[in-house]
Order: sequence, then structure tokens, then C-alpha cells
Amino acid sequence: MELVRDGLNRYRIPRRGKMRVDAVIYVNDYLRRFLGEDKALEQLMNAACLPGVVEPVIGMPDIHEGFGLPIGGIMAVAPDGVISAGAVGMDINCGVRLIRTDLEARHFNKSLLRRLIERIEHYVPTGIGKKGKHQGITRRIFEEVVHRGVTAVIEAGFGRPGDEEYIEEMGCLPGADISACSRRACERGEVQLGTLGGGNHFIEIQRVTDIFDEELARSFGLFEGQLTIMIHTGSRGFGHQICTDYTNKLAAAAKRYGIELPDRGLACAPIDSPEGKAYYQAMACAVNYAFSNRQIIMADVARAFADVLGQSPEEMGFQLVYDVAHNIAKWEEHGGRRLLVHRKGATRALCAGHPANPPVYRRTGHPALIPGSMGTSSYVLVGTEKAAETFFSVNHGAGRLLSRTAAEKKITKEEFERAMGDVVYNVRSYKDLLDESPTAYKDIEQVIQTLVDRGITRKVARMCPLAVVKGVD
DNA sequence: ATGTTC
Repeated sequence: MELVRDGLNRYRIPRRGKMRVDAVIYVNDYLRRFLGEDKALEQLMNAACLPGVVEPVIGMPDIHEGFGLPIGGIMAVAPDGVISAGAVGMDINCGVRLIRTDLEARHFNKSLLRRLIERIEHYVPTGIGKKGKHQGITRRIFEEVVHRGVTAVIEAGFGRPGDEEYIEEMGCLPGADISACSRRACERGEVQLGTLGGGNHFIEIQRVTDIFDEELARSFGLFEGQLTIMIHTGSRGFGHQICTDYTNKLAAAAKRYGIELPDRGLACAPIDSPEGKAYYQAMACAVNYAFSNRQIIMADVARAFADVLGQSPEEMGFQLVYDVAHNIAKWEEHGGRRLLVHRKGATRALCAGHPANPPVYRRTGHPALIPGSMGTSSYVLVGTEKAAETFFSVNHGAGRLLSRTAAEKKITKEEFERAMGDVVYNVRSYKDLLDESPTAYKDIEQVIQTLVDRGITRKVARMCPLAVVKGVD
């Protein structure tokens, strides 16, 4: 593998063979040594072979092997190019939402934290295959939700009017059309709205431990010692079914259009073809569903806090800071060109003043939310003007070091408990938790620092976990 | 990530 150093913390794989453009990877010396351990770079080079791809295909410092495009991959495509389901991912609009409060974390001891996470679990179903507790409402508004996004669930009573101003795309990606979603996808989606799911998804109660930029932190409503809440989930079985359906449809379409696929996981079709358009319409449905899923869960978490603390959400200063997508394809303008940017395990991070920011964060740049692995710190970042070189994107997390199966084999219960330290968590079966052990992930500090040193992002705040609700049976 | 091995 030819990796050519291209400035600080940046390496280039020059175009060769069927690659149409170069690939670029952001790693520091610590992270660089992990690059050969999986197929992530080959997958990045495969993506560089697709029609219409725009220079460069990008790997973030948390890059690791995925389905088609690696997790931590960014692929921008010109309008005459292709759209790929595998380049968005199985969990469409997997993403993160950060909630601020006026509460001080020092008042929350372990027993109080335990009562809180137990109450959160009372309201929010967690684990694979779980069904929602608001089905009476969510089944009725499902079609509205996929077309109109969070506004539909706010109108149904979850959260407050105006919350949508604190969500990427205002909580609704345009162009959604439910007729592009299979019956099976809709059946899975209807009953799972308002559920957390499994894997790396979580609800976390955190303490703000570090403020790196006072002025920005104040603009985002964050202060040292503050209690914050982070919700990490996506589109559940709905998005999963859409990705599965369309990987099959797009693989067949690629054949018809004479597109050579370097990997079935990168199944794609021209953006303007009927198949490509249909995938976009279905993907947008799942994007809107996931924003809405996080909105419902936020309302349930607010209810859990109100029950335990005896205060209303308003009295607690409960307020959405921002909600970002980590797996999405969107039309954006870059360097005067309109591009379809696929981000898979990557976060949009616009700089201050960028016109695509939501109005509430236009002046500062919106918060980019980066969850740590279980038991480790999460970050609030902001993009800089130099982030133009990554299509205004940063990483999405720490990045896996061990695959799920490798982690299950290698990590012991004792190692897991040591790594979790004082964090309160909802364990019932270690089987479901070991593959999410912090020791199965890379060091988030190194991942963030790689991009900070490169100058494409700035740290605003760091939060450490106090208690975490994971998807366990 | 996932009614996880359609």
C-alpha cells in the first residue's frame, strides 16, 4: 500500500488501477499503525473507483472496516455520478443528540444516577428487536414522521416547538417518499419508533469536565461541572431494512447500467436513475425517522428526570444543544459545486459563518458531537475554515480496534469492569456488553487530536460519563 | 448497525 505523506497527519493513496481519484487518510503516528489491520484502506480505494466520485475520497482517523465504504469514510459525488446505499451504511442517520441542563453534576451520587437510569429504562425500550411504548401514537404518525421529520413528533407532543432549530437539516431531509420504502421496512419502522436499539447505541448522563473555548461553550449553553445527556441511536430496523433492500436493487441496477462494482457493498446506481432516486427517497425517510426517534427518546428521558428529581424539564433547564447525523448522504455545495456527500461514520462540521449552518449557530458554526466509546469521554467540536479540505467533516467517534467477534473472544468481564471505572451502567448480561468495552476501541483523545493538530476542528468541551444506559436484553 | 446465520 503506497501511503504518501501529505502534510501534518495526512496521507495520500495516489490514484492507480481503476481508481478515478486519490484517497486521503487523516492519522497521527499513533493511529497510523492500525491502518494495516483491516480492509478499510482497500475499501476506501474501491470507493475511489466509482463513477462521478470527486477528489479525494477521505478516511477519518477513526476509520475501520465496514460494509462497502469503511466506517469513517467520506465520498462526495458529482451530479452525474452514483449514489450508494453501502456508502451511507446499515444504520441510516445513526447519530448523536446532546442535551444541556442547568443541573450541577456534583449533586448526583451513584445511587441517584442509578435511579435515573432505571427510570430512563422504564420509559425507553432498549436492545435489539424491542418495540416502542408509544405505538398508539407512532403508528398513526409514522407516514408524517418519515416525510416531515421531527416537526411531526413535536406536534404529537414529544419535546417543544422550536427544538427542530437545534437539529441538522432542521430535523427533516427534503425529498423523502414513503412509496420508495418496502412494506417490510415500514412494518419494522412503525413498531420500533422511540426505541434505543443495541450495539454502540446509548443514553448517557455526563459531566462537563473541560471547557476548551469559553466563548463557544457559552454560545452552546455549556459550562464546567454541568450535567449533560447524550443520546446515540439511529433508524433501527427501518434503516437497516432499507439498506438491505436497496443494496440488492442497486447491485442489479449497476449491472444494467454497466457499472463495474469493486465490491457488492458499494452497490450503486446513477443518482438520476429511477433506482438511484428511489434509494435517495427511502434514505431520506430513514433520516427523518432517526431524527424523530432521538426526539421521542429525549422527551422520555426528560420525563424520567422529572419523575426522579421532582422538577419540570423547564425547571431543570433541559434544552437540546444539537443533533447530528453520522451516516447520511446529502446534497451540499462545496467549492461552488453541488455534490452528493456520503458520510459514513463521519460528522458534518461547518465553520463559523458558513451559510449552511442552522440559523441559531450561523455565527459560531454548529456543534459537532463526537461520542466516546462506553466509559470514555465525548467531545463537542466545531469546524474551521480549513475543514473545507474534508468537505467540512470530522470523525464520528473513537473507532473500533477489535471487531465485535474478536472483542467478545478477547475481552474478559474483569477487563471490562476495570475499564468502566466508576461509571454506573445497566448490565444484566455481560455477553451483550463486552464487545462495547472501551478496550475494544481506539483512544478517542488521539483521534480528536489528529484533527485538531491538522487544524480542521477546534475543541469546545469534553464530557465524561457518569452513567450509561446501553441496549441490553 | 440488525426480529444478527435471506
